[in-house]
Amino acid sequence: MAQLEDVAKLAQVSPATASRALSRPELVAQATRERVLEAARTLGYQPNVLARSLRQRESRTLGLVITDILNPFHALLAKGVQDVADARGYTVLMFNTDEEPGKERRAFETLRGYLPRGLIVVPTPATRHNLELLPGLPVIELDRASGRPGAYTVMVDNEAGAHRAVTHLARLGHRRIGMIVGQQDISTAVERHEGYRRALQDAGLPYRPELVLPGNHREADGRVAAHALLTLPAQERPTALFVGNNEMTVGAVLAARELGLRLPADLSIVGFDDSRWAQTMTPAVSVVAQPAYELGTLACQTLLGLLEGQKVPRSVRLKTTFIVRASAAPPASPPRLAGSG
Amino acid sequence: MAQLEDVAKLAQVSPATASRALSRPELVAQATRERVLEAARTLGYQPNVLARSLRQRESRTLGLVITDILNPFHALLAKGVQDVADARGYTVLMFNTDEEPGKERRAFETLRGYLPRGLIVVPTPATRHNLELLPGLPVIELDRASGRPGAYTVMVDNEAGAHRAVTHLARLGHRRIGMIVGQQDISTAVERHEGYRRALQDAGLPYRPELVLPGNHREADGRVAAHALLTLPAQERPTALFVGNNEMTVGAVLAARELGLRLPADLSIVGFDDSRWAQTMTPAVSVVAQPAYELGTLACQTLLGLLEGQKVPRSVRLKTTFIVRASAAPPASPPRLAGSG
DNA sequence: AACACTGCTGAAATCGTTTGTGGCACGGCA
DNA sequence: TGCCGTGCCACAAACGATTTCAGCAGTGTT
Repeated sequence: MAQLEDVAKLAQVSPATASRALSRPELVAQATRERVLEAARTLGYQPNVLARSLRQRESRTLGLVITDILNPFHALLAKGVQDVADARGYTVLMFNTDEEPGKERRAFETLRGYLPRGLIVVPTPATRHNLELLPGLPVIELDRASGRPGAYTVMVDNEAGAHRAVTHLARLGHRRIGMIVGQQDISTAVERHEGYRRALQDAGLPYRPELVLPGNHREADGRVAAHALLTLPAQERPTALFVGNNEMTVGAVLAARELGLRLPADLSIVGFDDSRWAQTMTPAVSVVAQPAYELGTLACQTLLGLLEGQKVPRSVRLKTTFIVRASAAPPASPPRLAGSG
Repeated sequence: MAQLEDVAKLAQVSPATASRALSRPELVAQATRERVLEAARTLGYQPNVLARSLRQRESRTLGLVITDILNPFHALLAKGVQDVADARGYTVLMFNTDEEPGKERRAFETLRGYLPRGLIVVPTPATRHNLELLPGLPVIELDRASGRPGAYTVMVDNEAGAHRAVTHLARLGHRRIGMIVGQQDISTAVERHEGYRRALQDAGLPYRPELVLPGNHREADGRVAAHALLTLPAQERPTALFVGNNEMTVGAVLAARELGLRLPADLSIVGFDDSRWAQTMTPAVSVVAQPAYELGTLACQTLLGLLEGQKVPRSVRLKTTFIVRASAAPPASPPRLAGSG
């Protein structure tokens, strides 16, 4: 492993000059510079990031902390972040927390040792507290908001997306629309919940708490919640379901299948967040699609802008897209006929 | 940010002693040790990884280079690696190359600067050459083999898996079984190809090159290959397809749908590598499932074992599991009746 | 001719750890 | 008393880069 001193020796200059030739070329005479560059090339010199960062007291490193790398949505976020960082010469240290506060804490601690210049994090309820481990570090919150005052956030317009989806169901004639909603300590879940509530209101439908069941974002949770909703007495059973995230949507669809309900004849389902299986399933499920990759790139651009002292917006909301596929249709027995005949 | 010197001062010892108290406690007197630990705790001391690694000339860092983080299979590999590394106190630097030699090269270069103790890589054809950038570094090849002599590899038994799948199709009565195979410069693709070939032979079926079409691992490739195979004249058209990886399997299924072919009545399909959509699709597609997560954990365990000087096997093959679902059935018009009546 | 200025380079300090070396104090032994 | 061994600790030198500061040569100005 060639080091700077070797390069310097070969180019017959001091290490100081060699360093300057490589990092601030305008400070050295052209002839010298060329000798150094040539020497570096022939030796295959690669700077020792550790020494450099130690001396400069900061590294060209960004932290990325996400909660579930297996979720394609998060994988896309990560790729967006990485692609931008890569293009700008930054290395990203990525950690996966599985939504566990302890893992997040450890991630922050080890991250600290690498002197990152900034952090992009998908917040959990514990993040606000754990961030005290990294005082003064520029942070961008991605996809969700931790609630820290003045935080930079890059998110999606969850409320509008949910509103659009539920309005779609209402317009199809559904009057009992259930929702499977994420844990209410996560901002996306409360915003989607709010969008649902407001859409019902705008459609002149009552908000019925018994039709709103919580789940913990995983397929299994979606399944049990859907099962519970779909086994209500016929009068109370929802004819349509709006599901708060992609994993739980799979669960809901599977629950419907298990109960022998056909989509969309017996039940309409709309999910939040698109995915491969939502497209290939029969029927393909209608969803509120999120620009996940753009979310990631934008978060990284925002962070880098911040680092360069640019003026960046504190809070960005990207638009969702509602994709109509085949999982929603008018209810089998419109309440108007059945109820108030 | 408290540093070692602060801790030392508070505990009224030299930095040297403070360091030893933290990393090799048996070398300092108990009373001193306790003072240091206490001081470190109250100051929230977190060692500077950069300085430590620089001094020790190696870091508790592992490199992980995969080719497609968006592919759930690779995401699982990554999670397996990360979980083990995490549990053993290692940090993993993960890079995504999109199968591009240039990106892999850059990944290796920046990795080098971090003085990693080892590397886990999903090899591409360029890997063998690029690895010259990291001479002397312990390397584990994951999922595929680069062909470097004496390399450590952790893979799946691709040939047996493919053999099993194709045998399944043959036993159902298929006589014209097509294959969509990955690029032949990747070891998994050639092994699966070989399994296919051998299964045909064992079933007494001829190997017909015109029924084997290559694809570049992506959905689009699977789609065009399947389209080409399925639009052959009726006599030559395969009645079953074995597809070499998960992405291309989606493509094949979509192509079949576009052509109005119903699965499994008009066409049987079996894929390699399980996935969410393979389970939820109708019909659910039969696949050769790979223990992706275990592959990742095992690779990491192997690497760590190697670093600790343990005796570890050069090459490990995990078994695949064949999962029978609903995408394969006997052919509509058995060749025996149609052909040699 | 004296001086200032510019452009370039080298010596040495520095970043925060770890670790080799040496010294002090104490106890045991001759 | 003198000597050695042991246990514990501090001093100082690394690790490999960057950066401050100062010096030197050459040019232009007065």
